[in-house]
Amino acid sequence: MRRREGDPIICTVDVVLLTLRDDSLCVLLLKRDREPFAGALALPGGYVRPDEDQDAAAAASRVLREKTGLVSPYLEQLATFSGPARDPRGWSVSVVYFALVPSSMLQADPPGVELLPVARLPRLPFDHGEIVREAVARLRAKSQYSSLPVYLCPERFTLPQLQAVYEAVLGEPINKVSFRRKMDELGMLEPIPGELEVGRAHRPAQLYRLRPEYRHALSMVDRGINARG
Amino acid sequence: MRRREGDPIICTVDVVLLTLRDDSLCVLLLKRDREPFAGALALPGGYVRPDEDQDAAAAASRVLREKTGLVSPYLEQLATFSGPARDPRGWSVSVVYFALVPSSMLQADPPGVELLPVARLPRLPFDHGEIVREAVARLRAKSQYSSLPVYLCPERFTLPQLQAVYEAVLGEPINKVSFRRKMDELGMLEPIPGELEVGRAHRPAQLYRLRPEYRHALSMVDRGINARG
DNA sequence: CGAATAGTGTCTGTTAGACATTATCGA
DNA sequence: TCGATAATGTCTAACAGACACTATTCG
Repeated sequence: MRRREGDPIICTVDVVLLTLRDDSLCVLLLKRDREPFAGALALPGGYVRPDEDQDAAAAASRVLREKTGLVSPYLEQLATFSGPARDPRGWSVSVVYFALVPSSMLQADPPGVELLPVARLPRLPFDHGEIVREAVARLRAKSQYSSLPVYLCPERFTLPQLQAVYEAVLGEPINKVSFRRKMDELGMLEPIPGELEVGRAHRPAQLYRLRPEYRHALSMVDRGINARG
Repeated sequence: MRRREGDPIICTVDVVLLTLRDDSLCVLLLKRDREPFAGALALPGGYVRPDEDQDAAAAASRVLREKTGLVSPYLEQLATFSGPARDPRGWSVSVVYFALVPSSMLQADPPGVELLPVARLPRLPFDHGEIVREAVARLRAKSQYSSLPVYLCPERFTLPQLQAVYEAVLGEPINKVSFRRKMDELGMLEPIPGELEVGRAHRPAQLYRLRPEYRHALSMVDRGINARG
């Protein structure tokens, strides 16, 4: 299985799908059904198909759909990983995307799908461990100053729920008053008229949703969601 | 020259080298000496060579060195561009890196090398126009909160020089006092003992250099170099 | 009514930016 | 001495975060 001169470069895509499960950030892994690393848990990935895919993003979207049935509302290019050693089949290039989905999209996991907390991952095949670390770092960095974590929420959510999501992602508490001020500044949320979260033994919370124009665009602030001195 | 089924994916790297010339941000372009687009100005780029390159970053570094003789002190992966139409030779994947160098490194341009201001670029072949726009956007975004622009400075520089570089990159004036406070907070600069910029008809400015530990690492602040309300 | 959490008003310490002042060179 | 710019001190307005207070539901 070693590379010989003249072998073509292996061209693949991989997807790091992140979601929140029980307040902890989890990554979607699949049990590999073929070599190399058959039986091991790894990121969903596959070959780019030039006859089928319009670009690498389309390939990533297709691979995710074929292997998990999921269509992610958010898919961003993370980075490209390459080299002779990361895949035992030979010199490879993998364009990696990261996806964010609300946990409600993962109620019925397809067979072979696992959600593992990123805080305590087993050793992963290929360079998938490093890839997941980079994806989590990117999510944390962007969450400091953007609305990215909204994609981890269901369509309708309350501000306390959204704040809990930010806190789970960033791993630190956020000041309630500042958080609400920032969300207000970002201007991407709208209250759903008359809709309140009911059934809890306290004052009901207003339900919000993303304004349509922010459905597929991020909103940024200058100084961070949780600015510190 | 059209793609046929079964053709391998074309795997290349391109480099966006940015520098400051006369206070304006410029990109390095080369006159292409072969088809496609022979004679046109384009980003330095070339095929990944699996037998030679340890990864795509090494390929980018090699391509830049072979085509311009330059070794950039800063080389960061920008993004990967792919699809059937961006290269007339067929379905291609290009891993793009961006480099920052001080203008002093570009005194004697090799033949065929051009430095053009990014503000008024001609139409570029492939998708190189879009690639340059993304590189400039990345530089501007990172300059808001990091020490990235110091790579555009020579080894020894004064704080007013560095501020002028930030202002040229960001395209807006910066408050002098705030700028110096931020540079102090970043803690990445050290005054060169006893070295002052001489020969100007005013009080001489202290010369600074990057602390060794920041030679190849960025320094970040929470709230931005030029935080605004 | 009490427990619990949502949502808001207010105060305070910190920070960024404006402005003024001093310092140090060449001409 | 003057012009020019470096470098720094000080004041103020804006902002983040702490705290307290009110609002509204269920049991």
